[in-house]
Amino acid sequence: MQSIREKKKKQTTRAIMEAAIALFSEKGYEQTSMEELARAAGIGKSTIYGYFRTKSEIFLAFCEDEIDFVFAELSRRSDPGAPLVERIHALFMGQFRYVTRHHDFGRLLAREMVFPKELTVEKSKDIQQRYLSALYEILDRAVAHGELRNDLEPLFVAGHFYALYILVLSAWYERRFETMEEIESGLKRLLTQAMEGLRPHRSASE
Amino acid sequence: MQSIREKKKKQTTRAIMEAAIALFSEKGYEQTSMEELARAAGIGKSTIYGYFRTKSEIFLAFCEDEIDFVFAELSRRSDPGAPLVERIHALFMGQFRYVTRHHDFGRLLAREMVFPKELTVEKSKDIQQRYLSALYEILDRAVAHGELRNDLEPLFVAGHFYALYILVLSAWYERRFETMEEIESGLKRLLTQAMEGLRPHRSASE
DNA sequence: TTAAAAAGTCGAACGCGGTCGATTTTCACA
DNA sequence: TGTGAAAATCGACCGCGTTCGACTTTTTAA
Repeated sequence: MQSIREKKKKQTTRAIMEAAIALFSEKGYEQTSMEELARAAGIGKSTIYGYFRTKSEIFLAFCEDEIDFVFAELSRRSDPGAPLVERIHALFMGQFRYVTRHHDFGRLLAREMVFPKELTVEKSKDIQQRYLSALYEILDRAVAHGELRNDLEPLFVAGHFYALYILVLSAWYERRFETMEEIESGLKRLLTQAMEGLRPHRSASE
Repeated sequence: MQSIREKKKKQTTRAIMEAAIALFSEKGYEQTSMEELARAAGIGKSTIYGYFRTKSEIFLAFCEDEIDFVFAELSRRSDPGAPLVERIHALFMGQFRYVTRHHDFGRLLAREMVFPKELTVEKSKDIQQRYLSALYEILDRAVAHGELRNDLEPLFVAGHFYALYILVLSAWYERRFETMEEIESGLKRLLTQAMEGLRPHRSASE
């Protein structure tokens, strides 16, 4: 049986996370102060620091839950028979729609995931692993169906696609894309480019 | 002739930038407080806010100078006759070596450039334009030499390569790469992948 | 020349994330 | 069951970026 300490610890962690979910969702991450968060969780401000090292660590824990949910939803709706580019397109667009629902939320998450601080490297890799796993599953099937080269390192292929997603996300935050249609067609174009290669084809000429 | 106000304005802007260059270079961005910066520039702390809206705006102005210098250096040493992948590799590795010289400096810059805040979108696009221009020059020549498809939008090709650079930079901050050799070979592998395409070649079979 | 408007300046203060140190609660063990 | 060690808690506090409001300097226009 677990000790009093362990029970309380779990209880308080839950209280903090629930307060975070409520407040971050309602008024946003940056608009929520640690003071408020603590009050909502029914503890003192500095007590939080016994559970999380920084505010952004709480944010990432919050994101982990949300993102799990989105991935589950996406994988439920994903069509394993669809062509590779379409499956990846659907995966990334699902994520995109989700993280950009609240403008600042997506930026913060993307920042921590792509260029994490020392303290958040671990969590960031954890979350990134969700992306990689989702991609691996798709890529495996694509290799089996002869849609994808089998002489490449899976990590580099997954990374390649992931990089294009990040590019589109970045372009959105830089307002290079305005509408969802632009996003969709831009992403599709990049994915197709990656598949076909940038080198001229020597189909007819050679 | 310019008014007293305009002269003073220029003078103070210069003073702030010089203080920023000195202090950021010496002790780093985060270790330099606005208080110090103001003292070094010989003005009051809140006066700075008449010249820059935020601390990170000063940082980006500082970066702009530095990055210009690095690009100039790189373009001076660049060999216009080298193969496309090698030229791009050299360009990105030069940037990489520079921005990761100070660990946190690179992360901050990359964060602001890839996922800028509202206030820094403009500056971020300005700096990104340097990358695009440098790439365009290389890509133009590659198209002329038949190394690169000419049926693609240049922005998307440049973006594609840029995305792979960001990926490598990100992987470095996530400690997926440890040594400079890993970085170099990783980047090269990704660039080659992009050139060749991820789809199986139907050279012999079809 | 002058006086009202506009722009620039800066000390004081605010709100925030995070730390410290004294106090209380829990644990391990006799 | 008692006791010293370890862990948890929280109010007070720190340093920071940024804002405010009163004051000074410069411009504009009659």
